[in-house]
Amino acid sequence: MKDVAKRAGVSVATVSNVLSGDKPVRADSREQVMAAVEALNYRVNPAASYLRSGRSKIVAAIVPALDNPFFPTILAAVEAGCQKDGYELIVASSGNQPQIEDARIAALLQWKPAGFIVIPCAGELKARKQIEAARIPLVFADRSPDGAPSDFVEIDNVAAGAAAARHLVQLGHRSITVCTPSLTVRNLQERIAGVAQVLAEFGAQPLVVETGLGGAPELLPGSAETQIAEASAIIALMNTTTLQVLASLNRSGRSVPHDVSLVGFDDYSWMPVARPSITAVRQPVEQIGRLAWAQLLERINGASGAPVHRQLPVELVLRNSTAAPAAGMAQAFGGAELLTVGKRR
Amino acid sequence: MKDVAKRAGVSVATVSNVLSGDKPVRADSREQVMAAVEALNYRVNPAASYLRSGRSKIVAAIVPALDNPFFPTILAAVEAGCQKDGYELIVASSGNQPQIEDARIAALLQWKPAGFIVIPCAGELKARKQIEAARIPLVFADRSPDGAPSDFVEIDNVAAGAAAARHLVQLGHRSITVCTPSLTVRNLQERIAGVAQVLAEFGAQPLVVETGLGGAPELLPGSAETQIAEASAIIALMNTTTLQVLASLNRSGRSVPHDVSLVGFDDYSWMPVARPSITAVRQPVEQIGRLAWAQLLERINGASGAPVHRQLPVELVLRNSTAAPAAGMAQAFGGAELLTVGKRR
DNA sequence: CTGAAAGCGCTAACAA
DNA sequence: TTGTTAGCGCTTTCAG
Repeated sequence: MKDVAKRAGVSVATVSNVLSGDKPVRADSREQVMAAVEALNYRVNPAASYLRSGRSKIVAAIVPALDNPFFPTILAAVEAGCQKDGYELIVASSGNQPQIEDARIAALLQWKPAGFIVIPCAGELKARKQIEAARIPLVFADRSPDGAPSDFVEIDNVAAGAAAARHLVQLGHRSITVCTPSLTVRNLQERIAGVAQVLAEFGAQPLVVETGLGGAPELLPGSAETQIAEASAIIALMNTTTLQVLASLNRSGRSVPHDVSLVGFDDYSWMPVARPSITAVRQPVEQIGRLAWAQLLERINGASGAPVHRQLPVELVLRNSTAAPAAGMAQAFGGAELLTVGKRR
Repeated sequence: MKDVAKRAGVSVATVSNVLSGDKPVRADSREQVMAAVEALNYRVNPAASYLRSGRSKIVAAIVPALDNPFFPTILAAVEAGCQKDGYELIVASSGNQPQIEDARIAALLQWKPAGFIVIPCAGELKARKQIEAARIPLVFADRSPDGAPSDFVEIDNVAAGAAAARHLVQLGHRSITVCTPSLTVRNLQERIAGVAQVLAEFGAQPLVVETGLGGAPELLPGSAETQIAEASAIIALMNTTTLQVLASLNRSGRSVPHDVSLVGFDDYSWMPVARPSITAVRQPVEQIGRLAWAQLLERINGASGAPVHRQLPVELVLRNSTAAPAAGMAQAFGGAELLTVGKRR
């Protein structure tokens, strides 16, 4: 910077002012500086800048996993925002372990990021206090931990669960099995509540099966395997769960939607292509990330005020994995696929 | 740090020595320091540390996209390595645009990361010179740009293409259509070469169709759409391409594997669950990331020597999307699904 | 083995 | 509008 100043015939302070744009600088000084910057191919050292000013142009994000495409898709939108607004994005994965989550946040905190985007892996988030104590803007995406509200972007989980359930109920199902990777995550609890709400109108309640977060679709607890095999209608609460259920159904030789109807969560590009294609609740994943970034940026720029809680609507995409219960007469002839192919899509 | 020093009754230099572990410190001094660190809940400021030492504990990664699960899966392994070895990971996406790629790398360079992991989006990588000029360790993963070799972890692309082709040839196919998202990426070129090699033995050559990197499987150039509809055996060179092809095949009403055989690339969890399940080349994605990190860490720790080029083997996972050509007598009766279900898997 | 002191590159007061 | 200067928190000589 000293070299730039010398070459431009100004002081380092002026160079700084030109580069930061904070203070007014005479047009010709600015030009001199810019020319020198260009000639010397100079770039400010962001670490030194942060050290002095206390403000860094980095944003930290922590997600439960990077090998589940749902989270990186959110990050893709956040990263695009960062790129647009001149921030760098540090990414950490908690691996669905609260301990690691806390440790990672503590480590990220040392960099005093301008903001935090957190997709917590469980209801309790101890490290939250530390982020707040450091007065670093914080936005939760997809899920929020227990405790006082913060800025938070999610979908309307109750409505999402209810939509899936209502669809099945309208087809004639009264007995619904809900498969969830975990019972400790709030958004999943709410989806279950949505299902329960709808079933309650008929004096019924969902059977909830915990299938685990583990990646491999081959491994399911024995009880889950049985319960899935005995279900006549299933709502899978996460993308990975949908796959687990499908694999389990294959193992037990149950046919979709003839023997069992299936509603998936998260609309992935393979779902329309699967046979039968999968009816699913489509989340606006990219939008979650975009809005989370927008909200964080506002806070970084000093917006104060009450926590903002955005709940985005979901769409139920009707495809061919759901049908009336097998007991119904409509099913007596013809495969399920034939039955629905023309009707939907 | 001054506070810690005071509380421990030593100088800041000693605190630094304890914390960095670089220089020997008497055991009791060390204990005093650690106690003070604990009591004050002190953490070193990594930016200040870097500013002084010129060494930062951050690693930068740039990938073509974050909304294609292939790249985040590699990043997941890299992130795990970073976490284990005490580095933070800055992630950037080039969005498959060489211009942005260069700009992002230039920006990341300002942080003087300890190392770079790059998955380039095209053959030319201008910014490579800058990374090398800054003497920052650099490892390419999945693909390498044109030019002098560097540390590089990839699969054996020629063998992968050949394996897919050989499988189809053994089933009796001689006419093979290769669908590739792009022609400018080296690893895809090599896969095509692998296919061509095998076909050459029979005096044939593949028909290569460029389907584009765009996300939406609905949109394909008209010519591609036609060529896919007319194919009898298709090799799709990327995960997204597999989906594009499947969607296109659906539109044209072609049945897999009865009318057309399909070999996919990248073995995703939905492939076994699709109907028919998809025969695919399985890449050791997680291993690519793990080895890339291992290699980078060695360089960060000062390893010198010739560029290391690792080529990992792939597996061809046989499922039900491939069969003998429809002209064959074996196909005369029975649906494709029935025909193969029992044989494979 | 330990301490004193210089200074990494920058920004923010303050003075001009 | 600009320049001078102090110092952000740390690591690294260099003496002791």
